[in-house]
Amino acid sequence: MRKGIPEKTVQRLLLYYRYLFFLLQQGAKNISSKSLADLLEIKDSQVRKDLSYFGQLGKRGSGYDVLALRDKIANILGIDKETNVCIVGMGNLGSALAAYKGFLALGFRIIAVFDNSKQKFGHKIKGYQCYDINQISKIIEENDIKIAILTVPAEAAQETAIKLEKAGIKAILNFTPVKLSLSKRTKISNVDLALELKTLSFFMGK
Amino acid sequence: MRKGIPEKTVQRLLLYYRYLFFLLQQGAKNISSKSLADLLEIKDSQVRKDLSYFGQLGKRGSGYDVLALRDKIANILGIDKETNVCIVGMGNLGSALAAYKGFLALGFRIIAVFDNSKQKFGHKIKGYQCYDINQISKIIEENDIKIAILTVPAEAAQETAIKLEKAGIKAILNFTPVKLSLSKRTKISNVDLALELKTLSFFMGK
DNA sequence: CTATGTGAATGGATTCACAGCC
DNA sequence: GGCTGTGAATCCATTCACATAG
Repeated sequence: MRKGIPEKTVQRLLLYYRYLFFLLQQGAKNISSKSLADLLEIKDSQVRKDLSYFGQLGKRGSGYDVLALRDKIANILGIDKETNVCIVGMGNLGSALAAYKGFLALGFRIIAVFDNSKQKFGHKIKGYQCYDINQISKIIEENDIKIAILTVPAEAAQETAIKLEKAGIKAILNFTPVKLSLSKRTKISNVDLALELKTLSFFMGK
Repeated sequence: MRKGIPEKTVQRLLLYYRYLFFLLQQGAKNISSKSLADLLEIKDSQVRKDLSYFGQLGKRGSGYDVLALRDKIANILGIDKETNVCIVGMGNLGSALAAYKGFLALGFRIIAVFDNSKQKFGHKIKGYQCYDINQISKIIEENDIKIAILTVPAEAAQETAIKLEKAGIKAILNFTPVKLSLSKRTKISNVDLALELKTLSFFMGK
């Protein structure tokens, strides 16, 4: 059931989830692929194709059951269970992400935040106890953390990533503009803020 | 020369730029598509194809001139001239982005930051004077701002986006999880932090 | 008659492979 | 010989179109 799902499909699944969540609050019972597609400005066939990876979830003639589909997607994406994460690098961006509420709604729980500065560890940042990065092995093991959000300065990115991998982290959301070199085992996603802005400005007005 | 450049190509161009910048500091004079590709863990043919959109930039037998190529890319991407931007929504994320240094290196200049809270405007945030969002038309006109970074709470996203468009903003980097509905004229890029984290966790260990 | 599910067709981006130039 | 530039081939995602089910 979960072999070879395209990344784009997974991303759209989450967008569907958000709309279904909203539609359910509005009291909607059923929705067609066409209505859902229109809300997202995509094609209805795209919605059906995406959902078809996970079985026959709709009813011909009437569409999809809003509640059942929302719960099915929540289950596919693992929104229905908690996933522990940590944030590494408590600068401006790391602190902002620690306070970001959007993660919580998807089942993520920030368990620990790390920095390398004596000024910061020991203290609370945005309500989280800040730990010494060198304590990471112990803390991620105690708390079953597999995912790290990396927001250290660029110069420290590669060395910190190695520490994370050694400590047992399996996936890194990398906010630094550095291409991390790690073993294939560790999954990396890059969020390159400056790149996004530059791409936008390149295509502006085109 | 700039018709139909794929978005992916533009993004890689920036990655090439960063490496070329670094290589130049190292004193490198020439580089082959293969060496550049290896640094980024992509195929050499990809590098050549990307660059070929912009003319014949290399020399057969010896590769690309590092300085010339870096400057060519800087020119293509507009890194060689300043682009004014504003940030709208001075919560945690907006404030962090105001302090983010990565934008500056690509020629972006944060000119103004906006909020809707009386507590904030009039005061300085991360060194920037914070203005009332309702002043935006005046300020973006005075300062030739075409690009806005949108970091307001989700509930305020759509209404704020409309204000931005009315004020003359041509491109929005949208950090809210809301699908903005604006005219086709306004270019929108979405950075969906929770979506990135969810996608990463879905594919973790696969 | 309505709307899904899905093979087939299309479209876009990546990779191959090689002719052409240094 | 080494490396670019680029059509052709391949791969992957999107869209079409229709047989099928409610």
